[in-house]
Amino acid sequence: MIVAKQYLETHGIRPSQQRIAVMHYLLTHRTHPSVEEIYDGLKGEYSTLSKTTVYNTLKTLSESGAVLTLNIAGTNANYDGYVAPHAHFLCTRCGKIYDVELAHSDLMGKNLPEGSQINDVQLYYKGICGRCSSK
Amino acid sequence: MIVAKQYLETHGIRPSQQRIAVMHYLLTHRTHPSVEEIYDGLKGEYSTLSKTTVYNTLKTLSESGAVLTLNIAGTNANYDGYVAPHAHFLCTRCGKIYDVELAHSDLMGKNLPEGSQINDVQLYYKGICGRCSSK
DNA sequence: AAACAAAGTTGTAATCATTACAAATAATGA
DNA sequence: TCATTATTTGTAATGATTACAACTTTGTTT
Repeated sequence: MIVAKQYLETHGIRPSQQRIAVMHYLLTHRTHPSVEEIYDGLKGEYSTLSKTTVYNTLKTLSESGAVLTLNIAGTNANYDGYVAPHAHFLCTRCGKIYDVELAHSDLMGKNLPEGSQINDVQLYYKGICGRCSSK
Repeated sequence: MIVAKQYLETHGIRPSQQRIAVMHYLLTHRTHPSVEEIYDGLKGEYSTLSKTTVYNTLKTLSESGAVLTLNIAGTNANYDGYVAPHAHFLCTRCGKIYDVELAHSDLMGKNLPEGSQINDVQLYYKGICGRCSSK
């Protein structure tokens, strides 16, 4: 929790109870959870927590670069507290999202539109994971 | 239209009027339109067209690999009739989606999960395009 | 510490994209 | 033609996300 708090401060986000809780959840659950999963995971401990707060918090965190918003699933967003450059693999059978490490510069130096400024890069793979295909 | 029809047949999709119309729309509008835009663009010519049909058709086309489904925008899906490997750039100010050409093999040979099988790769860039940032 | 202002949280009610479904229509094959 | 199957259509649900206004907490000024 102390780590989460410092993490927020580093990113210039005021560390409220709820924000610390959400950030801590993401730092300790490397499963790319949805809003629903984060909310369900925290509501036991923080009985007054509102789902709207989880939405608000994740928006704040994402805009400050403290977390990543993944739109890999199509139906809903997933969140990642690990923000170093890496790709993601979605198993379309079990729904799990795996991290995929990248060689440095893998996402750089493309033919981007003239004069554009890049704020975010996402590389998504979709398919069937080993566990699922061996069943 | 004849091209769209052949295109569908190549992909093993029965070429109904509606499917030809949607495919043709995508082949002649390289703007990565949403369902809404495709529907609005076609309903004049095909007065009985239903939005559900556009959804159904795009699902069919996407599953056969005849079109690409882009989840870059987060709020809604966008569709691309150009299916050769390439990346996309979303300007978060004007909402336009640009094609970004890739060097061959840019998306290959990563540290994917053991034994996994990849069906789809999407590389998304987000930022401000040149036109918008020069205003 | 009291009073005030600003920021954050909460619950409820909208909104919007997408899917479910069942009836109607069109295409296909015997 | 008749029967079977695929496709289309409109409407009604679903589900994720946002809008909003009341409430609470935090921070600041005196």
